[in-house]
Amino acid sequence: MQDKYDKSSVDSIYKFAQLLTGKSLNEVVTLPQEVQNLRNRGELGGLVEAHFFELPPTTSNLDFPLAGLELKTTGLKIGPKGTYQAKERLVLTMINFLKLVEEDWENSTFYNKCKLMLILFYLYEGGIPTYDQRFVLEPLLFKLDDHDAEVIRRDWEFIKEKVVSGRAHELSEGDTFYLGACRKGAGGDGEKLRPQPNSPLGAKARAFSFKPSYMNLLIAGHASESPVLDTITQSFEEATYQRFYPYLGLSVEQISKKLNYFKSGPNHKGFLRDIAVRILSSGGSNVPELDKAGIEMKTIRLQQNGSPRESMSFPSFKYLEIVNEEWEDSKFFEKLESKFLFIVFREDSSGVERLDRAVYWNMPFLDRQEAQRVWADTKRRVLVDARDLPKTRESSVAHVRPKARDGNDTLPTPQGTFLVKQCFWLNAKYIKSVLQS
DNA sequence: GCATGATCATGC
DNA sequence: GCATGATCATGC
Repeated sequence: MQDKYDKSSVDSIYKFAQLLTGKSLNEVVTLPQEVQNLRNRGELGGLVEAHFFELPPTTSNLDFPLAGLELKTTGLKIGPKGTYQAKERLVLTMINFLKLVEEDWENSTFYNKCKLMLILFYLYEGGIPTYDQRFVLEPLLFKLDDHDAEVIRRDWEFIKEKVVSGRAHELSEGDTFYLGACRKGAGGDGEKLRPQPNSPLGAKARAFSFKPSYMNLLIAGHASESPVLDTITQSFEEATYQRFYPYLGLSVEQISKKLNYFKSGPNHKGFLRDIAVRILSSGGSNVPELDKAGIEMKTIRLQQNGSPRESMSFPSFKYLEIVNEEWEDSKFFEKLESKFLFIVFREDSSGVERLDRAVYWNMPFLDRQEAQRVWADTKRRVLVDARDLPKTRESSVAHVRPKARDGNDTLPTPQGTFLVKQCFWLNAKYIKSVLQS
């Protein structure tokens, strides 16, 4: 009995847990009759603890106190792309609002419970008993400090601060990125609310949990090694979001440090774009996968009021060429037909710029028609006077404005003069409306 | 705060 | 050397 594995050794526990891989609990151990009579009742996690690891029933302490290890069992499902996904969030530990506000990260209930976990993944199948569900992946030894501890800690601090400010009843899973404060408990009218500090209002019971999206990240990383955009097993969107996810909410400075890539100087205008490129791939000036797919990546910097700092520029046009071009042969047309990947940075209330989101976007047809109108107007006016082209106020979507290396970077006009190069821009206000819808 | 004009760093 | 994406700078 005692020599099956060593309860004080993480390594021994891990190796023992591997015996489950590819099998169901029922195939590995002989379950007592009363468990089999339970049919599909009974939590698989509890059954594994009791009948595989043969642990005594635990309270709130660790499952393997001598090894400092917590055991978690969680379900997988098959996603639309045929890959494993989390069946649900992984609930970690209840939140005691009164205690939380007294804690620091290092000595917190959460950190000490979750800093080292052995996670077992089984494939959930409806209609069969839990003990017949198969463990389809190797066990995952999860070390918090190696796994996104920065983000998780920040989430934890955010939740704590909300409770400190007497707003435990306002907690929401959307507050945070990886670690959520999920609802836990009966719900309904009869639910007993929990006391919180700094407010007379009771708050619904909540638990710390890894959100499903974070579980999917863990699973994807664990199930297969996917260094670059894995477009075979994931959609483009999924692959992109997965790449950006670890950086969401971080300040530009934090991301810069994390990537070990720094602004070359005060005039490094492409810095945020270069950062985004490095998040998506590991080097170079562009992302081959995006180029291949014809995806136009653009960085957008939002101010505190939600307005972009700048309009969005496109390649410059030649005065002598545009006058002979058709809309559908123009570069601007081609650009506006493509799919965009917006990398959005946003200034928070303290003036710190943070990565806000990465979103795909296509320009709606009506807006492309308006852009076409601006383009056609430009073509017409270049012939009349290339110095007088459509301005911001003339369209809700686009305008024309200089874009050159300096004042000497000019091109000939139909008037026989030389004029600084110009290009089409999407209005900052238009971009704002796009991001708000 | 915004429109407009004027560059700047990068990578090929 | 140049195209490109992005930002800086100025004036109202």
